[in-house]
Amino acid sequence: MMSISDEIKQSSFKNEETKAVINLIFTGNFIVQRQQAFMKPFGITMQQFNVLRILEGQKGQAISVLSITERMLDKMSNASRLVDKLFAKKLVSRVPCEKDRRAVDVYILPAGSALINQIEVHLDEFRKQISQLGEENLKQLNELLDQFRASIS
Amino acid sequence: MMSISDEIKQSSFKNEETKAVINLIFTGNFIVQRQQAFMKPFGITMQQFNVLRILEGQKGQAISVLSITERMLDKMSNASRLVDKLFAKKLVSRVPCEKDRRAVDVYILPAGSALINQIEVHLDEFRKQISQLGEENLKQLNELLDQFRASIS
DNA sequence: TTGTAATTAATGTATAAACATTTAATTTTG
DNA sequence: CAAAATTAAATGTTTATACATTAATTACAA
Repeated sequence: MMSISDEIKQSSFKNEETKAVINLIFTGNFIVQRQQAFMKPFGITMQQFNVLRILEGQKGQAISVLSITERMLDKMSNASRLVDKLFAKKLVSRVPCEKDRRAVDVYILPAGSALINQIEVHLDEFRKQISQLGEENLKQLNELLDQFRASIS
Repeated sequence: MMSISDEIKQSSFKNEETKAVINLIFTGNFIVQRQQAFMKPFGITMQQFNVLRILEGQKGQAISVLSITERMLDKMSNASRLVDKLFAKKLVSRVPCEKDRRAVDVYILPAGSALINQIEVHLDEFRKQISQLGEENLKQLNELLDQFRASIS
């Protein structure tokens, strides 16, 4: 198995914390790259997919651009422009909110739902490969990640 | 504690694999953002810092741009341009390799070593916060991350 | 040897990210 | 109520990323 040491050709780490930090960044990049490559044939990026996923999760209900931002993995990216891209692809619709005219209600269109469902099928396969890690290990991993973030913030 | 569910306001996940994937990306972003912010006052980016760290690890020995790429966390970013930035800041020197004139030998300059050591001191503090997770947990986390990547590739 | 392939680094280019700023609307406060 | 502060979304701008392409050199094979 390729340990993080092999992956970046670094024989040793100062301590276990440093190793964990680097390992987390590396593994995060690893997944993002795999998923990016995976998404490409479908003509959307991971970020756009995530916005679509959030909208799909609303089950028809509208959601503002701000709320999308709050639910995004990467808070720094510009939800407004991502919605713009999806709008250009006719995957979502955008309607000014009546209650608060500063806000914009975003809905997923049938074409968007269709695309996301199509992608999800394949994505599940991709993720099943990961199942080899085993349910118990995955639970442990999730717990450690949550703890990890808690220990910093 | 903020679990991944709270962080991205998603009440449930389809399965533990999906949760792990999202949790890993989120935690990776989390660390990168913290470290970016941390680096800012020193006038270099994380990517540039990583290249410097690789050069410092060479202990005076030269290393080619290609070798730098191999050791980088994010293989996709352009080592050539990163070295360029560090060169402009007079932190590294660049000499055409004599044995292979396609290659370029990159060395770290004293100013570069000084900067990286200055940063490392502070970075250690940042990482000590993580120690709260505990040595055993960190080891377990590192092992799970290595296994995780292995299960995909 | 001599042409072909492969390798190394640099550069070109289109898109995206990371901010800051702006505009419009709403809320709060004096 | 009016002015100031806050909020939501869009836009501007600079830098970085993700690739593809190029240019120079080296390795290899007929």
